Amino acid sequence: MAEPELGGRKVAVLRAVVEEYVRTGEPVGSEKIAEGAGLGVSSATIRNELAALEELGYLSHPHTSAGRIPTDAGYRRFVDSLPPGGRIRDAQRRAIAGFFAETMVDLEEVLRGTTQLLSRVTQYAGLAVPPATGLNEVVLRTELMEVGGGVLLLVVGERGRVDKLMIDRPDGLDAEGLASLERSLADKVRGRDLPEAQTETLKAAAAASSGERAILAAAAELFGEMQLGMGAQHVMIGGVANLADEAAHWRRETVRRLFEALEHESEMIELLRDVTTEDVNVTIGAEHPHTGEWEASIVSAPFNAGSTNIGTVGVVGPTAMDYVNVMASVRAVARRLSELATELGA
Amino acid sequence: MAEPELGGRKVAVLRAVVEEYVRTGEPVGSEKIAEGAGLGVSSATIRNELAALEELGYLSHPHTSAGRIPTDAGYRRFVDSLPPGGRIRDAQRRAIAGFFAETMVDLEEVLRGTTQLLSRVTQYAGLAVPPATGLNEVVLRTELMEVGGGVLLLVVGERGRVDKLMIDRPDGLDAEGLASLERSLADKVRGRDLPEAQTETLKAAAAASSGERAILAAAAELFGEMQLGMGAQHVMIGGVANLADEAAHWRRETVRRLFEALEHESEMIELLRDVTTEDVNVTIGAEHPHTGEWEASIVSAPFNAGSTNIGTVGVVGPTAMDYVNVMASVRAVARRLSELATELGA
DNA sequence: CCTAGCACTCTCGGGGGTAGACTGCTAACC
DNA sequence: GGTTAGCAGTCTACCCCCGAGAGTGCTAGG
Repeated sequence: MAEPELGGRKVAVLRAVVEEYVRTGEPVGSEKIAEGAGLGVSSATIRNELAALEELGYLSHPHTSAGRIPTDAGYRRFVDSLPPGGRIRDAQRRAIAGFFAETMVDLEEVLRGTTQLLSRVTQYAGLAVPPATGLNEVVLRTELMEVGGGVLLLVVGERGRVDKLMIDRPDGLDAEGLASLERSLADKVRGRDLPEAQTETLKAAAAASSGERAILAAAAELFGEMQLGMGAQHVMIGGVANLADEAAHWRRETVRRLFEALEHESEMIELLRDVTTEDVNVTIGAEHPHTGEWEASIVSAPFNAGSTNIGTVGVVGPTAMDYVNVMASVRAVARRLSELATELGA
Repeated sequence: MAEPELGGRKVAVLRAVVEEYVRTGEPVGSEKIAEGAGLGVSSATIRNELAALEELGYLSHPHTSAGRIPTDAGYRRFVDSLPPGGRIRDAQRRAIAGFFAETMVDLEEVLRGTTQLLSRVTQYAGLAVPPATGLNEVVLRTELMEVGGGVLLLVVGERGRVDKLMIDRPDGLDAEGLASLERSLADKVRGRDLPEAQTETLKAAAAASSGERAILAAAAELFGEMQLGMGAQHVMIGGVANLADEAAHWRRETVRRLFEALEHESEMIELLRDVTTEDVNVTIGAEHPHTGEWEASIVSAPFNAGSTNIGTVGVVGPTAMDYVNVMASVRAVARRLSELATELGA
């Protein structure tokens, strides 16, 4: 269903409610808005507007004699009404600029720092996901070596990414055989992208002797995992302590669920992968089952190397979040990351 | 100062208070102990004992008409009075056995699972630290390759551990030079343990041209970090959500500090490294500045490969922790890990 | 050394009453 | 018609009070 057209003043009132509520954490009354948000009307008029906004589902009432609180739909409306590409505050701008002024080479490390940066700048928790797909990663080198009781497979990607996998030592494969297998594997996959590497390896596995087959199958699996960005890759999280503060306002069970999810990476990945736009993406409370369960919102933005999306950064916080600040910060960070990644990847 | 000798009954009373308080979370009165903990004495006698224990600093009083609560010193005394090598409960024993029955090859993965296992079994958060020192790790292979805009240094240890480091590309070093540097580095360090590798590399750096020197210096640093177990290694944490539940009883600022520390790995490493005994080690609240600040306790135990210590596992929880269960679980897990690591490392 | 008994202390929880915060409505006004 | 002032109505949050209950410490007697 299409969004109902709102009078300009309704939008202004909604905005005032959201901003005030986020700032103070307390229900907002008509009086406060009338005096605060320079619309030249009396509190009685505001009351009419508030009643209408509540009717539309954008606001709610904890009880008769309390002020209004935005609903999830209200936050959504608020966010959508924001001017595109809003301004970032000076303090955050400087913090972000400062962070990216340091020289860094390893993208993994940069992202780890980014989560801390975002949490510091927004007061919520920062998130980062490395490449959603490794489709464009090219295999630079593969190594196969005996280690301890097994065989260690090492794959180095063109961008400095290293993935490893331990494989049980198959019977009937001596050092000689291992070395020759290493050479033939390297010949097959070097310089290829991950899907190619995977199919090549599978093909080779089908034709190989049983001892070699186990190893090649495992290798193919690793290439597959690398594509999915799983395995060694994970969601990085920084500044959880900020959420612990926030936790006082949440219901108990809610907090537990949120922290469990933060630990269980696949759920987070799912949420952060849902990025459709090229710009900042906001998921508010009940808009997604997960965030609904946590009474939380997620603001995220993809970043690119050249023109291909290689990852996502974001922030989790309460639905009563300072969206303006968070969106601007996430956008700024994603932009800087894109510059950096493009430079690194070039 | 030496611990004062306690009558056997005092110990029994202290134990009863601790157990009851941990179980219920509420101050314990003399009546409850008199009837509960089959000492054949009246509550009046217990009251005398309680007063004495309080005098000694093992118990405290929230207010006049409340029961007693153990102090940190009380928990310590309780723990020290425990019979060595206590019994583990059946449920936990089975859970642990089940976990180690799965076949696993990569120690890193095992440890990650271990943190989850410990948190599940104890209801607190599980910790694991890979090798505290890599003194006995032997360098199996080194690789030096161009990646993106820099140079990637890769070191593979004999036990399957892989460390990497990105280095800025020094001027005046072409692909040729890099390849020869790689060969000479490999010759110098292969088969050596980490301290040797570090000194050899430093020696080579001193004698090398300026371009090579930067890389060799970085390599030496990496060997150093590997010894300290820092760099790529980190503390693994599982089951933080369990602490979030506990958090309701804690002061606000306390929770924040704890979560911050969990994120900042160096603090945790410091705590887990302090393991002096070969058996389970317990740090209770104010016994250490960190745990004091969090009003938390840590139970940890080292595990070995052969006869050398290669890491630590543990649990963080409130000082009012079920020490008996936690200690038994941590001990059991450490023992299993030692078996596994010995097998893998052999 | 132990125990029964008792006076004393302090918290916790419920009841009741009030101040205050908002609302919603109505009637007048522009 | 939209806007406003005014006002009655409603509901919460808070304070105070009080009594029940829990648990102690002490004393006197076994």
